[in-house]
Amino acid sequence: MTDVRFRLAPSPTGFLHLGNLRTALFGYLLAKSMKGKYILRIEDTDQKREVTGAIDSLIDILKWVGITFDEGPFGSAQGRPYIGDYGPYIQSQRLDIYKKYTDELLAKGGAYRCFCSAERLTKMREEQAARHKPPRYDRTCRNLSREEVEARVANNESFVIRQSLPLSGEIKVVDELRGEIIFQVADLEDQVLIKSDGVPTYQFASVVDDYLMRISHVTRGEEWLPSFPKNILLYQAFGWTPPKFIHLPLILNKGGGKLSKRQGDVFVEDYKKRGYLPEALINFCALLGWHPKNDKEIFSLKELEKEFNIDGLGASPAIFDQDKLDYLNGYYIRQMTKEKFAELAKPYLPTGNFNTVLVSGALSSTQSRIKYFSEIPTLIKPWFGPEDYGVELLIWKDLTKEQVKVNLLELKDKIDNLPDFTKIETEILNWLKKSGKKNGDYLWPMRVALTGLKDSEGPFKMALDCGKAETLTRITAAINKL
RNA sequence: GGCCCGUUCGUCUAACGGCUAGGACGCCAGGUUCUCAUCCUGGUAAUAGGAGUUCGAUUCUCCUACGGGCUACCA
Repeated sequence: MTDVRFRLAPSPTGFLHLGNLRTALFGYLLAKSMKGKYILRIEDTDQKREVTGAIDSLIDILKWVGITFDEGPFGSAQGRPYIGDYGPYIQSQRLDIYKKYTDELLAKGGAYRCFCSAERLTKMREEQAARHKPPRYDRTCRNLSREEVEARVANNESFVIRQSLPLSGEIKVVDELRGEIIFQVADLEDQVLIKSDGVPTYQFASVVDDYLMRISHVTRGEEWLPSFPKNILLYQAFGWTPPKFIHLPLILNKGGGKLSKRQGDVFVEDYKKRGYLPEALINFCALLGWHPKNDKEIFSLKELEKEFNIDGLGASPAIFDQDKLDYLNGYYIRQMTKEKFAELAKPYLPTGNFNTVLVSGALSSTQSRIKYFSEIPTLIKPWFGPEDYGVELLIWKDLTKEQVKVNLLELKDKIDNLPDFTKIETEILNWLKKSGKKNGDYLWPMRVALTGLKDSEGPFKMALDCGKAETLTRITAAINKL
């Protein structure tokens, strides 16, 4: 029985994308639910696209959402320390390892040196396209004699190393979600394994590393399905048993098509900044392509670790639904304790010395109204003073201006003479009831006077938060408008 | 163009070949001391099309359509 080992292999080309988060999460959950290990490996074989600081931000954001690794690099110290027996876990630190396996393949005849220039290749592809042929390397260098190869290497000619694929036949591969898929080998290209600068391509490095790191299950995005047969052929060339492959369906934009920056926020960092909770992000991603045995929809990471299973995975792509994410985030916000909410809301509060009663009053009211934290600043504004409003807003249904004025004057007098201001709600309600007045005739103008808004928190809560003096001030201001 | 994958309410999805096709988000309506939000109740809405296999197809097979991915010395 081989050990269960999953891996996440991101390339440090920027922030973590929502799609990558989903891939990261599924690998993690599958590993946990199968009591296996989860390994982080950084695939930085494309130095041109590498973004400085990306490794750090990747590690940080993964930690923030709660995804942890049993092996892999950690921290941001010089040289990148790591945990695990199969390191280093950063591919740029494994170049000598790849060299060894390239030599082995070359010796076995599973690969060959290709001296074709970039110019020749583009020209070749243009011609193929013009003749409506699929663009494919024409294998010019595949049959070079050993003498010629040696001479050109000795002559310092630049070359890449390509995989020698069989020329015909079919290759059957098995994806755990889709079953057997058959490809014609003739449709495949002798892909580049080692670039001219000696750095391996993803296709080579990931196969070698998955083998060396004893990965038992590869989870990756569906966009890798076309190169799947080439990967298997590489395993075969080395004589290695391939791991199981699980190609996760893609996450699509609203309009369909791969999730992209142009359509709005796609990075986990963006959502973090806007005040989304890791719990909500995790719960949301888990439901994108996975379904539990029952109809439960709210899951914590811990619960997912237990209940996640490969049987619940689907193979069809999912469109990213902002509404559902918002719902989930709002749900988690409402579930949390007042204390936790206040703590998390801090960064969104105005700085300076504010009346703490006012602030906590404002917060207690926003908790049931926001979907994400960055909504807080605009929502709490009424507590610090009513919004500018037109007189018409004070008028409830078919009351006249004069009636509203009279009502507010009565209300003001009543509030001013309240024996106990903290009992304002029951006192006013009783008074309205006893004197046969309609609630709306008084409460609507009162609330508008306090908030300046059409839609807002109720009048009594506002009055209590503001205090007696401020309440009377705001009502007086409203009366003066009428 | 070629190759590959996919297709159940608008969206995420459920349904060992057998039920009025279920749940959630959204939307709509009603209720909860004025509005909004929360909360509760109810409603709306789907098997892409066509053949075939079968007593019976959402489910299996084929074709078509549509959607998506890949087609680099990028991952």
